[in-house]
Amino acid sequence: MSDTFGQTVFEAPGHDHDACIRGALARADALCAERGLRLTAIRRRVLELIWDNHRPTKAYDLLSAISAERGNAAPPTVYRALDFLLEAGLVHKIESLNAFVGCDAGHERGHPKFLICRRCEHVAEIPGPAVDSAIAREAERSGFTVDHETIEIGGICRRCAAAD
Amino acid sequence: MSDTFGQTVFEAPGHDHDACIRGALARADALCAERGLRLTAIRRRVLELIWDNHRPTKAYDLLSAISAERGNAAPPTVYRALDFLLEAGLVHKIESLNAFVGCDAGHERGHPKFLICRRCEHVAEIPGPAVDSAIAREAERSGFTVDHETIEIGGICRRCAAAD
DNA sequence: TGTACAAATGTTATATATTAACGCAAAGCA
DNA sequence: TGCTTTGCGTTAATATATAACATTTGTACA
Ligand SMILES: [Zn+2]
Ligand SMILES: [Zn+2]
Ligand SMILES: [Zn+2]
Ligand SMILES: [Zn+2]
Repeated sequence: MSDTFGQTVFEAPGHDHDACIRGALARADALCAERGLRLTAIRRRVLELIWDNHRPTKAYDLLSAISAERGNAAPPTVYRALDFLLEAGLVHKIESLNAFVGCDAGHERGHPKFLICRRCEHVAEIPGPAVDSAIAREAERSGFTVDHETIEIGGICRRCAAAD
Repeated sequence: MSDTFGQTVFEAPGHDHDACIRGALARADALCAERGLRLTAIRRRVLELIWDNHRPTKAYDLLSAISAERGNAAPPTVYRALDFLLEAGLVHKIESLNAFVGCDAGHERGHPKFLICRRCEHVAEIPGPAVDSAIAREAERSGFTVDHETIEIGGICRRCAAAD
């Protein structure tokens, strides 16, 4: 489970990614149990594939993987699983990449906001209400009622900058 | 030309849209002349079609229009014009809609940020540095260097809210 | 003015992304 | 058990975007 404050928005150097995936799936199991949602085999496997790394995953890469495993899989197979996972808040779509990332933030009140490193392609969510608040203030000036935010910040993460 | 402050981020009631388009094209002509860029007939026409209203325009709608006018036009015709216009900063892509809008903001220092009404589909740019600053602060906490922002806020504009 | 090079466009084909529609099967419920 | 909902398999279509190569147009310069 990632920290939500400080310097470890991106994974820390000693990141135990196996545990990271297990945690994400456990949280998904718990959340679905709690809400009476059915995390079926396909849906769970798609979620696991998305958590395979911290990079955005493309629908057709998921399709290839699922197809290789099960023999039969078509676009609807993966898009339906994605719809479910998006609806449940277990994954997010990165619009600027047409790709999907796992969500570990549990941002009930806020909207997801991403930092995306264009070198290593890792993605992290921006925590906290500061950005949402700034946007809310600007929207209010125009009498605009916000109900969805797509915020995807591209750049270079600390580790990639250090690796020059 | 839209105001960049106050309540007229979206077009005001008396908005003279013919003048609005003429202004946008005149600014494009001037900018291209100044930078030695070639605003060819196709590019200029695509820009004009995009400015036809304040809604995001889809590439294939542009293609239909161009194709109807000239007889010959294929996807590269319009995508190449869009590449040029994007590069020149004359239009922006709305990633969450796969569509394009004209830019009138001239935000040299900042990044484009959009309010998108899901009822009337009109789009306005959020002016000023407040949102960028909030994002810069959050990025800095993670040691992240920002070089691009995709900020697309969906909701209901004042006029649509008033028209209930 | 003619030629040489680069930029822009035409053209065909393909890659990538997403959804529609329909029928069957499994799961949940009375 | 029978009924109903939900999920899934399958086929096809639609939507979005790019690759590759030929041809034309514009521009610079001998
Ligand atoms: Zn991890
Ligand atoms: Zn990085
Ligand atoms: Zn206008
Ligand atoms: Zn509106």
